[in-house]
Amino acid sequence: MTLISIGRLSDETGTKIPTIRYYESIGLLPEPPRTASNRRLYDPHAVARLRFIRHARDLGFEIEAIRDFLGLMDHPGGPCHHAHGLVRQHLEAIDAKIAQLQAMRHAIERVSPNCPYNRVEQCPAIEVLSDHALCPDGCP
Amino acid sequence: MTLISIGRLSDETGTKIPTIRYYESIGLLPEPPRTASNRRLYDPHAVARLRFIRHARDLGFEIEAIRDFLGLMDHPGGPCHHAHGLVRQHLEAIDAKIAQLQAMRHAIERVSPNCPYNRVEQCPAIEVLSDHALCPDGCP
DNA sequence: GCTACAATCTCCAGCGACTAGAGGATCAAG
DNA sequence: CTTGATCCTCTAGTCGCTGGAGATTGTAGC
Ligand SMILES: [Zn+2]
Ligand SMILES: [Zn+2]
Ligand SMILES: [Zn+2]
Ligand SMILES: [Zn+2]
Repeated sequence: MTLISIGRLSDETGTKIPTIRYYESIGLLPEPPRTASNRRLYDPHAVARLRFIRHARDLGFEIEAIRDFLGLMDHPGGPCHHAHGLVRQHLEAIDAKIAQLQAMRHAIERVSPNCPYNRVEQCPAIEVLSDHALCPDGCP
Repeated sequence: MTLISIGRLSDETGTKIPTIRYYESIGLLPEPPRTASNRRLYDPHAVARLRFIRHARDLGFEIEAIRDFLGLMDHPGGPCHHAHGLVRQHLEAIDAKIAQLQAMRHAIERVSPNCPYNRVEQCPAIEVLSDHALCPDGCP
């Protein structure tokens, strides 16, 4: 029964106020009741929902995936294999991104750290950026 | 002396035409000369410049960093330590991102792959997203 | 020359996921 | 009663493109 203001919700979940209103505008958070003077009032259920959203976002899930999760959670008795699918998909996306970053790392690392010229002309750091042929295998 | 059209430039660099015009609009590519009927004409210098931009973007450099690189390259006789600084900075950013993704990976991996309930209620995949306390150390 | 059709032009709008600001109303404390 | 914090709505900006509308121009076949 303890209803809180948007500022309080912001503090409790570490979510900026405009972001909360944004989530409401895209339908991730339901429109909350208002005071007589039109201010939003949130109940503990909304707090939990927003905490879920923020944590999933922090873990890199996209809004649409979160929308799916929330849809599932609205039917607690239903099956959960779709949730597992979403998680697995996301893990695969993360792995792909890590692999790509590591390939980029290797390509850039190739930039000779000891540059013998100290001039833009012939600087290996710039050359390796200019010429894809100098890149190692994994370069995107 | 071989001047090419924007479509040709697009093909040779693997850059979409709107992207080329976009780069021009933000000043990454200079305004090229035009035909009598107002079509852009590019020389080999522009091709090289665009190739550089694309490769650096593929390696994850931001537009502003690329703008810096290009500024340096316009003075080939100048010193290059700023270029090395940009590269080092970018490497550090990549490392940070990799570390964060791996932390996320671990947090999500914690999601028990064998779910004994098969119902949204009590599904560990959803629980671990709901409750940050279930996360391992590195979770963002 | 005429007719297709491809390529190009400019301008504008949209993506994802917020973030920031203007300008106004309302609340709580002194 | 006044001050300052909080809230409201609405609009526009971020980044790096991407796509479309509608107009014009270039090219090829007949
Ligand atoms: Zn150097
Ligand atoms: Zn490369
Ligand atoms: Zn499950
Ligand atoms: Zn966590």
